[in-house]
Amino acid sequence: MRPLDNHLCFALYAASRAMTAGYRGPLSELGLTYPQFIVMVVLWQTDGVTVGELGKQLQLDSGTLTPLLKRLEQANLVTRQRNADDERELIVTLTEDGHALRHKANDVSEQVFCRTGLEESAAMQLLGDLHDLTARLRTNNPV
Amino acid sequence: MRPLDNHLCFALYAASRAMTAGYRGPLSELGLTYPQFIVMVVLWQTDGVTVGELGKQLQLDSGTLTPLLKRLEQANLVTRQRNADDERELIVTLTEDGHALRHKANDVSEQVFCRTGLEESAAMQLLGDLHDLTARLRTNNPV
DNA sequence: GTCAATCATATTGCGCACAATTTAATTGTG
DNA sequence: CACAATTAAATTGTGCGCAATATGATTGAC
Repeated sequence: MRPLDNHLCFALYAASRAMTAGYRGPLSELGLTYPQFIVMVVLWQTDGVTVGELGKQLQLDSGTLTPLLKRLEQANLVTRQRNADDERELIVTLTEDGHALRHKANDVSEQVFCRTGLEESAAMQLLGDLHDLTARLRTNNPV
Repeated sequence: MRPLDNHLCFALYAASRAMTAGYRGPLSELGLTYPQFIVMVVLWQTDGVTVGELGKQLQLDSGTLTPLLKRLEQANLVTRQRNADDERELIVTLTEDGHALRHKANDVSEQVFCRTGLEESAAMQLLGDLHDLTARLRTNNPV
């Protein structure tokens, strides 16, 4: 058995948590958790999406998203309404407050990115490697 | 605001969850969750450590470790006993069953690594990059 | 030696993740 | 139209992560 430091899984797990921890302080000033933040990122990119579409992009299921979205609704950042054409679907839409948070959140992203000390090119390389890895793990993992 | 795909934080978050998902099936046959597995990796490496030492290596606090270790104890994989020289400390020690699990777990690691489709050299490169990133995030994150 | 400060772990509470199940709406087939 | 199959979200239950606090043991200053 390899030592802990040689486990790629742990390197990912540790890096992901360290990154989330980096976002925690700045995001708390916006009243957001990290998972709430990435939901907002999707909405800033494509407003008015269904829970299913959010889940597809974030790889999160309704068990995670439903309560999270209810909290965003409570915070008056999104509205949740059924699609009139298909009452099974729930459409999530940004409120005015939700839109307004975009610029502050962008500052947070830049701020945390600076803390990584990465060059833009190194970050892009790492980003690509991680996307490839994620894709391969998903295809090769029997569900 | 960058799209979701340009966020390094999300690439890490997605990759880490995909990796954990890759371990889920094989580990469930050993009766372990992923966090329980990494605790066991530390113990296979250094048996008889305190909760504090585990927490230092894994960057997890007692709020996470205490219940997790109680479950490992329930599963008869570890014992938990106070240090007689300092009753504040709790020493976690592998049981016979805990030791015995090591080989099966090693197979799981190899199996999941194969699914990444990575060359050994590429994996080492990525491992190093992730360690660096984690270190930088930790130093630059005011706690 | 006493007692305040420190330290290690445990507890509590909240918000994810995810599996499994449920509920309700829609679709497809006869 | 009827109704079984499918689909989208919601619900339930378990196990993390982590902040905040509590408990109990040890240390240090006097």
